[in-house]
Order: sequence, then C-alpha cells, then structure tokens
Amino acid sequence: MEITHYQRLYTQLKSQIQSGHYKEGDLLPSENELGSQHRIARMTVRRALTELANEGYIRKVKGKGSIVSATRKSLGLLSFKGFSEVVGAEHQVKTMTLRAPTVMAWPDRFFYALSQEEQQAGCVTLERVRFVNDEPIMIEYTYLPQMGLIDFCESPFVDGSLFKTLSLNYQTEITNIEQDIRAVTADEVTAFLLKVKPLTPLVQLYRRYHTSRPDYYVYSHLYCNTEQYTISNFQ
Amino acid sequence: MEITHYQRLYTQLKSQIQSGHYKEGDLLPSENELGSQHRIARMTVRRALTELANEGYIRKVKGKGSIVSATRKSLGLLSFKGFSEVVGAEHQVKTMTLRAPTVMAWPDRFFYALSQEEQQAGCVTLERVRFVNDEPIMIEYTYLPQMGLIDFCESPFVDGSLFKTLSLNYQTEITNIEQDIRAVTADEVTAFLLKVKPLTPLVQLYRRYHTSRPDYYVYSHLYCNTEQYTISNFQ
DNA sequence: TAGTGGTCTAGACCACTAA
DNA sequence: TAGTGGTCTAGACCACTAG
Repeated sequence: MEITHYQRLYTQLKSQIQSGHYKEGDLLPSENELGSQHRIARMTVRRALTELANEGYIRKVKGKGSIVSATRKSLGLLSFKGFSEVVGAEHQVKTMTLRAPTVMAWPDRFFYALSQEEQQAGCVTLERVRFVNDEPIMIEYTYLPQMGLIDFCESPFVDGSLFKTLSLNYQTEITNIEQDIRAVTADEVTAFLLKVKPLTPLVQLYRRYHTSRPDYYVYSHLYCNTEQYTISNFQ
Repeated sequence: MEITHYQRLYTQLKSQIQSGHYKEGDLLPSENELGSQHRIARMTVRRALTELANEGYIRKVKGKGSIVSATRKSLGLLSFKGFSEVVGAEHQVKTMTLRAPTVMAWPDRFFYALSQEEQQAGCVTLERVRFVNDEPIMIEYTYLPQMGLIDFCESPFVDGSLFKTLSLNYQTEITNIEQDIRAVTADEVTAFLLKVKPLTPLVQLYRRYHTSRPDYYVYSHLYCNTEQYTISNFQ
C-alpha cells in the first residue's frame, strides 16, 4: 500500500478547504459519513481529522461536528517549499525574471560566510520579482554555488520552479531552511520594483537552504512588502 | 471516567522521562507490553505514545521501539521556546514587566478569530519588554484565555518563565506556533519603549501558540527592533 | 524468526449539541 | 431524541529491525 487511507483523506480535505469548497464555519461531513463515503473505518477518518485539527484547519466540537477554521490571508513564505507551491494554491501568482541565471563572482560582503570551495566555484545568480494577484510582493535574489550545475543557465526551469529543477535535473532536494529576519525601509530601487513609496517598511530575509547534497547550500536574499499580505509560518 | 487511560499513561511516561527513570536513548517498553501492564488496548497505548512523540520526548522506530530523545529541542527566536531559553545562552537577557498578569476583556479587533468559549472566558494580559545586553529589543503583549488559570495572576512565574509556569503549574505544554510576520514603522509609544526614533522599521509578529490542552491557545503580539540583532529561524 | 511499530477494521459506550 | 465527536477494545496484516 503506497499511500495510506488517512493520508489520502487528509490531503483531499485540506485541498478542499484551501480551494474554498469548504469555507470558514462550514461543517465537514461527519466522521461516520466520511467513513462510509470512502469505505474506511471511523478510526481512520479520525486520524485524518485529528491531523487537520492539529494544524488549525478545523476545530472539532463534541456533539456538533468538525468546523472549518478561518483561513488566513497570508503567504506561507517561511516554510521551505518553493514560492509557487506555497502561495499558488490560494492566490494567483506570477514571477518576473529580472536577471536570468548568470554565472558571476560572489558579491562582496556576502551575508553568509562561504567555504573556500564555494568561493572558488563562483556562483549562479538570478533575480526575480514575485507577484500575488498582480501586485509585486517580493523581490528575490538567489545565489547558487556553481558546482555541478551543468546547463543550468541554458535551460529553462521545470514548471518555472527553481526547486523542481534542482530536484528533477540535479537530484538536489531542499531539506531545511535557516534564515535571518529584519525590518528595513525600502531603498529607491526596491521601492520602484515593489511599487511602494520609498521608506516603506519591508521585511528582509537572508536565507540559507540546506540540501540533500552534502555541503551544498542555496542562498537567497529577499524583500517582502507586507502591507497587504503577511508572511506566515507554521511549525 | 474522569481521567482517560491514554492521559494517565502519557503523564506517567512523561514524568518518568523528565525524572530520569528513562534516559536519553533508552527504549520504552513495547506497545504490547505497556498495554498488558496497564490492561489497556494497544491503540490506547499508541495514542499516549503518539502524543509524546509529537512533543519530542520520544521517537518511534519501526521494528525497534520507542526511543527516549534528548531533552532539548534547540531553535532560534522563531521557535516555540520561551525567550529566555533561546536567547539567554549567548546574550545577557533581562525582562521588564510593564503590566503583570491582569484579567481583562479581550481587545477589540483581536488579531486572531476567537472561539465563543474564549470570548466568554475573558483573558489574562501581560506586557513585557525584553532586553538583550541591556538594550530593549522586543515588546511582547501576551493574551491567555482565562480558562483554568487558577491563581495565575497572584503567583509569580516559575523561574520567571511563562512557559515553565504553564507546564509545571497548569499541565499546559506549548506544542506548536503559528505566526504572521510584518514590517511596520514604530509608533510613538513603541519607539519610546524600544528607545528608537519614531518611524524606525520594526518586525511585528502575531503569534498563536498551540498547546497540549485541546482548543487552548496562547496569543502574543510583539515588536522587535532588528537594527542590531536579527531574528533567526532554523527549521 | 520473533518482536516491533504502522495501519486498519468493526464494533461499543459515553457526553455533548441541537432540534 | 437523533446525531456528533471522544474514548476504547480485540482483533488483524504489514514492513521493518535485529539476533
């Protein structure tokens, strides 16, 4: 058995909540109903619902049912999923590439200490602006050590996703994220790109992604406009 | 039935781990063994063990058993540990209490949707400023639903820590954190408290801590001055 | 091969909600 | 009173670990 019953039900209900098929305050079908619909035992249904409740998607009320919780208008940006995977489910997302992947020297005063190997390898840089519902929300500068990235600059990304490309073409899985968070005021360039007034407060993130390749990290540096959307994080 | 079987087993095992009867690396008795010792079904044992695993006290290994974990879950400021535990190791930390725990009504337009029960229960509020190396770095407004917090406002915190107090005196463990992050400019009061100029950009966090008590959440709202220190996060 | 945890079933009784 | 979620049982088969 590849995927388990409770996982399938959990995934299905979660996506139905995220897509708006079940809205805030709605009652899910009862445990017995879900069980007979999917031809699984009630205890198996309960396992899926318990997981959803632990993650805050629903709350269970004895004698009443499972109630869909408020969905937050927020971008789950602090997880280590790629941008499109995280935000795309609930919002329309576009990416504009300011600089396609380019081999360069590392910037001076890089925000993380680099190993000698990374220094010598050089880096691939790309710059992108992320749009949510046609508003520019985030500028991202990404830096990858130029180690084993054959044809990386020449071929387009798989599904437009950096992380999918690393996974499928370079067997490099993102396993972890380490990040530093600051509040800063927008400089002129950043304000122009995010279409905000200069001095607007932005969240600045320095990130180091850990990967399944030993000693291989992906770095990124980004600014987020949080006036309309917040950055959300759930551990 | 006042206390449930899985709760009793959970509590017993947890205290045996905390007291050192089971040490790091030890195997707990198997699920079948615990079941026959306590004359309860294996599924009931599993529920207690699953809870312990979720909270990081043990890890379960298929084919082997349940292994007692190291006691510390180390993480950065965005983790769900209390402030003193996280920052205190490397920096000198002090806390100034602006408002000691006080029973109040909930603020208008609270940042998370509250359940009816939480609304009716009222809340305990406290306000604290955190200092790192004698600089005010963070203002934290904490809100706890006034449910079962007997003598909470009358007694001091255990070791000065809210989370230790909740754990030891109220059997409430923090299990998870959900948070929204924004950049804002300091208003006058906040600027004064953090000793920064008005309009300085600050990181604003809205937090909802999940706990081991069903449907019991702790809320907090905080401002961080990130000019000197950043907020770090490692998943 | 014996023992372990992972998943699952088909029942059961209870306390609670809402009509 | 009918239906709901909370707890619990006594089985079952599986994949995995370790001797």
